[in-house]
Parts: sequence; C-alpha cells; structure tokens
Amino acid sequence: MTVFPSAAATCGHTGALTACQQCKVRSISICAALNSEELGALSSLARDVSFAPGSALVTQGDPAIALWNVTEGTVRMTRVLPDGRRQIVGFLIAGDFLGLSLSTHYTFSAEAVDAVRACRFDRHRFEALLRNYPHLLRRLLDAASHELALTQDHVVALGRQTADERVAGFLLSLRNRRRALGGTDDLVPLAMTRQDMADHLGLTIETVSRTLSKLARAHIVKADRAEARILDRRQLEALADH
Amino acid sequence: MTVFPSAAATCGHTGALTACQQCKVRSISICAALNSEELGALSSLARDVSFAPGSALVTQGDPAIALWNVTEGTVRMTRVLPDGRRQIVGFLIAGDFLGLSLSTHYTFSAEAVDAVRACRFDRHRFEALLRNYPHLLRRLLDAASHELALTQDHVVALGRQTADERVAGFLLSLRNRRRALGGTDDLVPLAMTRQDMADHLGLTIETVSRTLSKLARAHIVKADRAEARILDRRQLEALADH
DNA sequence: CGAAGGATTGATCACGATCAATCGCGGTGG
DNA sequence: CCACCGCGATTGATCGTGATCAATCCTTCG
Repeated sequence: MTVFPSAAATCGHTGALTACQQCKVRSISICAALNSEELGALSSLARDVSFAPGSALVTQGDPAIALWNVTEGTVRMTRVLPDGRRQIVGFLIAGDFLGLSLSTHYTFSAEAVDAVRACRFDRHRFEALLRNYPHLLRRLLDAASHELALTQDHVVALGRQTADERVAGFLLSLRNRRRALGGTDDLVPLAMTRQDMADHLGLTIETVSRTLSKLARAHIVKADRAEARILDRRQLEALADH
Repeated sequence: MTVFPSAAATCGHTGALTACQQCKVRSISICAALNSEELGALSSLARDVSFAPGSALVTQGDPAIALWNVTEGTVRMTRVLPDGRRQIVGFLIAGDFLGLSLSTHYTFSAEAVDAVRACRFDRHRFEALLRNYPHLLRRLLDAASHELALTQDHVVALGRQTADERVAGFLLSLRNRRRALGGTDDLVPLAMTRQDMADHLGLTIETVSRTLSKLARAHIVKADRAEARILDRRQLEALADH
C-alpha cells in the first residue's frame, strides 16, 4: 500500500555534554522539571543526533534500547500490518518525547519526516536516572497521560468522524501544537506528505486531496505542498465538530 | 445515535479500611508494587464502591476528584461528540486502573456495563501518596505505558482494518485479557451489548451482528447475547490479521 | 400472555475506496 | 535555456463496504 524510503540515518553526533543548559526545547520537555544538578546528570547521558528525511529513529519490533526527545523537525510513528497496510499513530514535533511505551521492544517505527534532530538517551542509564529522580518520573507520567488523551482523541476521530471532520481536526491540532511552540496563528507547516496524512487519518490520499480542495474552494484553508494557511478558523472549528 | 441509561450509582460503601490485604486483584493491579507499609497507607484512603449497570463512575467534563481501581465487572470509557455520536475508547475489567489521564477534568465518561465494584481513591490524597512512594509512581507509568500501547492498537484497527478484522480482533483481545485473569480458553463473557461493541469498533450494530452471524456460519465463533465461544482460534487469529 | 428492548436479517443507499488520467513543480542533462 | 523526467498531488469515473432504513425475531419480565 505504501512505499518506504530506505535512506540510512546520518547519525552525526555533536557530543553535546552540557547542551541541555541551552537546549531550545528544554522548557517544554520532560527536562523542564529538573533542577540544575539533575539536569547535569541527564546531560551526561544525552547525545544530539541528526536524521535525514525518511530515516528511522526506532524500528518496530527492535529491542527498545534508546529513548528520544525531539528537538527539531517532524517524526511519524507508524505501525505496519503484515500485509503492508500502514497506520501513522501520531506525529512528534520539537519537545515531544519518544519512548513512553517502556516495553522491551518498540511497538511502532519512528521515522524522520523532514530533517530531524533529537536527543538520544540510553535506555538502561535513563532508567537508572529515573530511580533517583522522582521528579523526572512524575514528568514522564504526565507526558504519558497527555499522549494517552491525544491518542484517545484520535480513536474518536477514526471511529466516529467523517473524512471532512478528520481533515479539519487534523489541521487544527497541527496549528494548536505549533502555536504552543510559538508558531504563527494561521500558517501551518505541513512537513508530511498527503500519503502520511491519509495514513494518519485512516483515509486514502485521494480523499485527503479532495477534502483540501473543497476547503480551498470554500475559502477556509488554502494548502499547498508545504503549508496550509487557515483563512477562517471559526468555520474550520465548526467543521471539526467537538 | 445512542441512548444512555440514567440509573444513579448505588454507592454502597463497605468501609474496607484494611481490605487491600485480601483484595482479589491486588497481585495484578498497580498496588502489586507496594510493600506492606505502603499498602497500609494506600488502604487507608481506599473505599470499596458498587455500581449498578448503566451508572457512571466518572462523567466527561467533571473535575477529576477521584481515581478508581476496578475489582469486579466491566466498565466502558466513552467519549460523546456534541451531536451525540458515541465512541467507546476502551473497556476496563478487574485489575484495571481508571484515572491515568491526570488532568484536571475527566476527558471521558466511565460507566458500569454490568454490576461493578471498584476501589475509590481521593485524588488529592492519592497524589500526596505518589510524592512519597516512587514505587507506586513507577507502577502507574508502566500502566499508562501499557494503556497507551493498547490505545494505539485500537487506532490501527479503526484506521486500517475491515469490519471483519475489527470484530475478530476484539473477540481475541477480550479472550486474552480474560485469560490473564485466569479465565477459560475459549468461552468469553460478553458483558456489553452489541451497541457497545459497535461504538467501540467504529461500526453500526447491524454490521457487528452480521459479522458475528458470519463467524457462526463459518464455525469459528458462536456468540449469544451474553458470551462467545471460540471454536477455531487459529482461523479467528488469521481473520484478525496482525 | 403481552409488552419492551436487544438482536438479527433484508433491501437499498452513500461515503470513501479504487482505478485511471492528468497536472505541476523541481531537478537534471542536452 | 528549455525539454524531459520523476514524483507528489489533483481530478474524474466507477465500485464496494459498511451505513441506513425497515421489518421481524427472541428473550425477559410484568
């Protein structure tokens, strides 16, 4: 059903031992809860890694040996069925944490959608840190809790919303997440392809495209390949329902 | 779209101050991680409550003032859209914890499907306990992590599986969760109605009914109102795919 | 025995999938 | 410089799965 890019990761380590101090996403990440001593401990096991578009941060079925904190770019979390059908369970952007499912093996793949930078933590050393810093543990629980709520929203969308509602809701959620990072009000970057959106929304690429065209004709959203401009947020919210 | 029972909860407190010691679900619940001192602390703020079928443990939009641990029966977690469409984001059975989404307000309603007993914790006192017992915090994170993985499975089912696959997968997941509680191999109690199943699987009641009839004609599963007998698990697993 | 509510089955409809053709843009080589 | 290529996106025509509308059936309970 879907073609996967097979480019290898360009894991260019930049050896950022004290980089946490000036990390751009620290205030919005799990690290925000830590004092400077704890931050130092975390720094010592963090490593900045870059990924080319299409390369994998983690692969479904592999042993879970690393956790990540995304600092730049967009990551898609994908699950693939035996026959190749693909479902994107979510997108991660700057500040988002990857690895909350603390099982022994990854239950999904995470791939860079565009150029991605992320902070890598060795799993065993991270778990050791968790035992000493309940702050961090508590922060992780809040993050997991939040992601659970988001995923439940997604279940509602896929189970009970129409194609139009899903696309409208998706654009709004992208906008709101960007805004939380200080993005603009009405211009939302679309790092992912239409196929990615379709695989996220449980639709086909044609339906996504048609829906975006319909939104454009109605002067609600104008989207090109790379970004969507929201012209009438009220109407978009009305379309998205809930 | 769906009718809701409005029966009030029969909150029959049985004042179980030291009941945690002999609790049936302790070994499989979040409480399993605690030593006897910690268990005592937890006991002192636990309260056993019974719910009649259809009554609500928590209501979408209400302030989140309590957390629950289900000890008997089946609970459905439902989200309702403004126009009345309903999605059941999951079912809870004995041992399952309700309240992992630690936000200020409940993001879904939880209703007793059949006769339910659950252990109630005051939210503020529970949070205080969390600050003192990292064991418990860690256990909660694992539970949240597990529930996140289950919810992602659900997203894949709703986004990319056919009606037949969803029904087959649902019956198998019910079976597997029952088995983890020591249930039988092939006889799965169905506490919920066909409408509940439909609202969980993103289908209509007619489609669920037709699919079950098809499974019966193929001698794979025989289901009546209250239970399903799995006759050919291999074939059912093949149908469910993944 | 009759009423009520959940479940099943049948007939038809429609939303989104599928199949197929074309567009448009960015990159590359002649 | 532009002709060509490749790939993602768009648009059109048709199909099919599951929704909708409707009529029993079955079980439970008064």
